[in-house]
Amino acid sequence: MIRCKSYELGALVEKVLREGEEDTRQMLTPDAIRKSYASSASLKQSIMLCMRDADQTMRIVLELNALPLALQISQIVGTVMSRTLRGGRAERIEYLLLHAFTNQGYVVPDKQYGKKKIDHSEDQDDDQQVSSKRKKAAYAGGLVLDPKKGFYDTFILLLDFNSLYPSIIQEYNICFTTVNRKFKKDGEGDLILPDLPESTTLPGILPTQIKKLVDSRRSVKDLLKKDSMSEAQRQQLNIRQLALKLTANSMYGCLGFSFSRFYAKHLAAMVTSKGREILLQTRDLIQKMNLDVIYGDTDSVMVNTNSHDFEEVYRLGREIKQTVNKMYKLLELDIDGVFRYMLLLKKKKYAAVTLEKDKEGNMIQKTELKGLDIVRRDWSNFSADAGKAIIDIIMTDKSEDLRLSQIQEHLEGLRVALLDGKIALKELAITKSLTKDPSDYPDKKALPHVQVALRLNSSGGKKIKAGDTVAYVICDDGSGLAPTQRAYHVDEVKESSTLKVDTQYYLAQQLHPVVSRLCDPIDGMDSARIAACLGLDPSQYKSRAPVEDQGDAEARDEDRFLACSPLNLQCSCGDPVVLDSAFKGSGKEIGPALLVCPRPKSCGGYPLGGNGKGRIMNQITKQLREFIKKYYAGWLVCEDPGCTGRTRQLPLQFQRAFPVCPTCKKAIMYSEYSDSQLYTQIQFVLHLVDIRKAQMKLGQDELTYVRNKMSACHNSSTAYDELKELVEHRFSRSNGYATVSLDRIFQGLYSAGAL
DNA sequence: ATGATAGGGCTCGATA
DNA sequence: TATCGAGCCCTAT
Repeated sequence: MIRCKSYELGALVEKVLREGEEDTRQMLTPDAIRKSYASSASLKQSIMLCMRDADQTMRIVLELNALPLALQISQIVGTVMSRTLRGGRAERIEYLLLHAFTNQGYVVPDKQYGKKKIDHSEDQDDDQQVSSKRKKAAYAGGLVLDPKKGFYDTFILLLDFNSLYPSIIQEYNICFTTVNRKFKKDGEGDLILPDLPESTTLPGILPTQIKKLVDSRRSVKDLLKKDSMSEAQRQQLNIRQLALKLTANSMYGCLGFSFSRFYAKHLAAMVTSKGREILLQTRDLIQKMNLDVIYGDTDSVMVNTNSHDFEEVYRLGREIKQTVNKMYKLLELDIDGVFRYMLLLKKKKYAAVTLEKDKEGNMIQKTELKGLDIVRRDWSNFSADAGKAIIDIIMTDKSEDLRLSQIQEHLEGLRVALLDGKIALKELAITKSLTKDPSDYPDKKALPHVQVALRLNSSGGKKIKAGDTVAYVICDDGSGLAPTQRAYHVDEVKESSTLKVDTQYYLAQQLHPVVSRLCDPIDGMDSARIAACLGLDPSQYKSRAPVEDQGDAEARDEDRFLACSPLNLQCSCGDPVVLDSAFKGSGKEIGPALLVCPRPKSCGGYPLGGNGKGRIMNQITKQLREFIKKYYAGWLVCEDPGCTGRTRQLPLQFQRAFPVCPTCKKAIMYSEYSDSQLYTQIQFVLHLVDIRKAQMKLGQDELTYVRNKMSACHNSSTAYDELKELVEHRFSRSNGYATVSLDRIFQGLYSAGAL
């Protein structure tokens, strides 16, 4: 119901009831209770504390409206309130579906009790890993577009789909009753999704239930718009509308939940796959309007409008909205906001200043922070506040120089404050939660929060367990150990006279990385300069992290791919096509190779023409498999060109890490088709189909011709994107396998003395 | 016990 | 000594 740094009662009281306790909350520890029996005064004190806790607990529950919400949810899904409060979300959806299916006369799946692993022979799940590590994802989820990183001071438009996943389930009628449950894997073990139901199929149970929830919510919201209502009624309805939304939104998650009674991986995978498709399609549509999509995550896109006119930006937004929404019956893209400034750092990491008009027409600015270190509780408040201040300096129209000097000044100020001991201990605390009981961690030594928890459990009265949070400070304890070995609980530091805050750590490990990530796109504020402001040795930070220098990578492509094989494809007329570059033709005739007829005398078609997408995908898949197969055939050839030695049997004689040729018995042998050859080959194929990347190397005129060709061919950019996705997917696999190359095996055997 | 996956960033130890 | 993967935590959607 709420998000907190810590869920101890004291923290909740502060956060929910807003009753500050000047951070000296008296705690009722087991130890204290025992001792308090010594006198009536202290016993009374314990009783008062106990009553205080009970009272606060109840007031928090009241303040959060937890009970009315649980009541509404129970009514909606048809279960009892005690279960709603106690059980998880999966159980609520389970009851909703049980009611829906039995009403229609269906037989529902049996409930599985106990944790006994049921035999999944017919369910094609991979083995549920017993090991403690986090489960690997069972199917692909939402798509995150590559961000165009940087600082933007032009208006950015944020659009997103209203409750995407529930809408997809309705739009495509995805249900247990409408989609074939049998699904296969291809040769590589990837899921092949079953087909979508025909458009004539009657709506299934799942879409119908979601529609009911969405419709009820709409009518509740309509009711809320009317004025004739008491505050109490209004609140009641608001809670009901929230419960309806929560229920609709959690249906997708329960489809993918492996212990759910209604587990349906194929449906969950289908929903996310449609989601990815929709996001790509939306991006393409907007790009075709000649607009710049700078980022997008799962159900949203951000567009750089290059404008400073609020009304114009909204007009543009409505235009985009209209264009996109034409594509769907139900799905709805909406304007979610306008950014005045934006600092886009990474996927899921950005800061923005939003611009909004209030009822009186005044512009209101708000800062929004997503994913940055600043919003995470595993960074100290000290670094978070520093980061916030830096963002406030960056996100303005100040001149570059002013920005730089203000940042510098601020950092120097922080450094002085820290060294002078002006920063409160609380500000330096790093908070982490325990996912296991502290003693259950395999390598406790490496994890500071675990060490602190263990020490407190063994000495102090506390019993820290799984789910609890630990706040610690890195101290200088004179031990000279690694910083992770010098973590102490805030209370330990307070009581000790020898423990001192490790200011170097806070400068170098807490301030520097946070600030330098934020300043990355700002010219003139590099890592070394920030280090200098903080009094650290700038030379340590000189070399910036290997920046992906696109220019360089592109320039090398040509030579790199010299030895690669082209792809053999078929045109829509059936003629063979040799694909060896991303574009065909020159000047006015230039176009994406798959959109141009290869023959001097045009056959009138082109490779991706007609239903070419499927054919091309198959052909590419087939050839990629050939390359991979060639690699795994594992032929060894003799290094000496004069010798005919060629074998698949690993010779037993070695010279250093290489086998000696059994034919000439002199030269060594190497792989006929090495892992790096395979790697380059697949990169080449990727290069052929990654039309967006290829376009970046074109001149302005050529780019225009290519763009025209693409928009003339229906759906061609989507087709290209799918091809790219296909190859990338294959790429990541073969790359993973190739990690264990034959050469490495030789070397391993050799160094183990086996040869 | 029991909503999902995607992604960044830190630490440590194994490996080249 | 640099690089990579595993484990951990927390966040975005």
